[in-house]
Amino acid sequence: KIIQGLEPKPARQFTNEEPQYITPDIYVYKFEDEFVIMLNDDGMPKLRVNALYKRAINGEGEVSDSTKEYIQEKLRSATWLIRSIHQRQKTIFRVMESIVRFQREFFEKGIAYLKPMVLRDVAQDISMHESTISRVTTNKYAYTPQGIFELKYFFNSSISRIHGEAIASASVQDKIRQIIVSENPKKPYSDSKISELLEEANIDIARRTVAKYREMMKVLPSSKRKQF
DNA sequence: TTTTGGCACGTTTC
DNA sequence: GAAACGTGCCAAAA
Repeated sequence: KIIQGLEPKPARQFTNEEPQYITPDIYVYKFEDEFVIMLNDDGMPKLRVNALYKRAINGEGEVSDSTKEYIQEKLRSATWLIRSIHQRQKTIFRVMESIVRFQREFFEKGIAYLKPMVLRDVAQDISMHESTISRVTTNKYAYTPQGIFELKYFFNSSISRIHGEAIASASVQDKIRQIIVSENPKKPYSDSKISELLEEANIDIARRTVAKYREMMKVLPSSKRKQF
């Protein structure tokens, strides 16, 4: 019973950094007060069509008309494919552009300034379907001045309201983390105490939700954090 | 008793 | 239509 509670990898708690071996698909840099977006096309070979085929259809005999027609059609589908890929790149770019517009403060100041944002906000902003945004934002990572984040992360946020202004749930989680880090190890805060503290900071959140966040962040219950 | 976690319900988001 | 989320209720731990 005790053994189950032990940590099989003792160093785990020291490396809560995001793994850095993921290569971002998008880079966001700050350049002269503006954020610029660059798509990473590493491993994306330039696509073009072998000139031999183009020559084949433009006269110069040797090939039958039916063959020409066949090649012509394949050529059409090839250019269509290339166009689609460019279109896709453009979509990713526009989505990122929109995210930066909404979350500008986050990019400048950090997690505490993340705003609540849902797929619909971006979808409306660049007039595309939510499902498109959803597919574009999953499994894609952006390198930002604040670190590397999955695009999904900028949305995760939903309700959790202060009196007056809304706040992103990720920001709340960050605040909880800060509270716990700075607590007195001899008497850790209970979930309800944290809830009260947050209320004083103008964040209205149920005790049960604090518990859920804590769990999600892999933070042990207060009693288990107690030290002597 | 106090603190935490399971279940479920209504709403929001996907 | 399905999944995720915040939250209330109540029982399980401590």
